[in-house]
Amino acid sequence: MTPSPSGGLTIGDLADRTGLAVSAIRFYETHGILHPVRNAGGHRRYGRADIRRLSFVMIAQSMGFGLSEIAGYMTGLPAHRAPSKADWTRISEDFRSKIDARITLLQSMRDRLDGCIGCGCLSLETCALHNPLDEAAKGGTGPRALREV
Amino acid sequence: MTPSPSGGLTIGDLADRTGLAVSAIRFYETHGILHPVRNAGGHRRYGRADIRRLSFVMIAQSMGFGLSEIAGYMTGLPAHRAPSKADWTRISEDFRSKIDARITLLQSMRDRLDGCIGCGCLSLETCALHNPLDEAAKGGTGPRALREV
DNA sequence: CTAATTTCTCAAGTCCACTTTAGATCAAGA
DNA sequence: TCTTGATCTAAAGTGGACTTGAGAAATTAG
Repeated sequence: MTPSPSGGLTIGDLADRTGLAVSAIRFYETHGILHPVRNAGGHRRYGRADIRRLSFVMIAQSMGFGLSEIAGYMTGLPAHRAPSKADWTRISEDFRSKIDARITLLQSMRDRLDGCIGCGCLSLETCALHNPLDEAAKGGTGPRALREV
Repeated sequence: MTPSPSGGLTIGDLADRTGLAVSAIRFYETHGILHPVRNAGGHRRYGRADIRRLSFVMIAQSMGFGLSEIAGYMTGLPAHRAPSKADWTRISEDFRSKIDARITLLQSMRDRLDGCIGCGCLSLETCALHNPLDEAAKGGTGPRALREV
C-alpha cells in the first residue's frame, strides 16, 4: 500500500487508486494504453499520470467508446512522459465533440420515439427512426452500443 | 419475397423488412424476444407486429441497452397477439425515462470533463467525475457501455 | 531470515451478441 | 416433376473486454 516514493506506483497501488482490477490494468497494457517501466525484479512501475490515463479510459468506456478507439486517443499522449495539460486538452476536444454527437443522436431518437410510439408507426418501413438507425447500426460483431457514431 | 397473404411472414421476409440477419432473428427467439408460430413444414411464421418488435429491439440496442434488458421490456407485450398502441405506450414510458437518465448522465459527464481537463485534476481521487463513474461502472464482464444506468 | 503477499507470464475460461458451417428438409418457380 | 433457393437444427467460431488459474520469482512485514 505504501507507494514507493522514488520508484513509482506498483500495479496494486494503481488498482487501489483507480478501483480497477490488477488483471484489467495488465490487459490494458497489452492494448497499448499504458507503458509502465520495469524495476530490477521485472515488476511494473507506474507514474502518477497513469492514474489519470486510466480515469480517462473509464470515463470513455462508460460513455460507450470501445477500447481500440480509446487506445487511439492514448497514442496522442506521450508514452513515457507525463502528459501536459495541453496534451489532455487536445485529445479531449475531439472526445468532447464525439460525446456531443452522441448526446444529440440520443436526443433526436428519443424525440422521434415519442412520435412514433404515439402514432403507432414504429415500423422501419415508415418510421422516422429508420434513417438514424441505418447510420447508427454499422459496426462489427458484438454488443452495438453507441460505438462508431 | 412474396409474403404469404394468409400465412404471415417468413423469417426471410422479416429479415428483408428489418435489415437484420436471419441468424440474428433466430437468436432473438432463443432469448424470448419473438414467439413465431410454425407452419406444417416446421418453418417459422411471423406477424406484422414482429417488424415493430424488432424495430424496438434495434432502437434500444443502438441506445446501449443489452438484450436481456430489452427482453424484459418485451415480456410486457403480449406474446401471441399484436400489441396494442397502449401496450407500446406503456413499455416505452419506462424506456423513455431511462433514455432521459442516460442523456442527463452523458451531459453531466461531458460538462464535468471540460472542467476537469481544464483544471488538470482528471484523477479519481479528486475529480468530480469520480462519483458518477462509481455509479455507472457497475455490471458484469464484457463491454460496459451505458448499461444499467 | 522466514513467512506471507504481490507480482510475474501465459494459457484458458467467461459473457455477450451474434455468425458460420454442415447436413437435412421444405417450398416454389419453370 | 424437378431443381433451385429458403429454412431447419445443432454445434462451433468470433470479437470485445476481461477474469481465472497455475507455477514461479520478487517484495515486504515481522
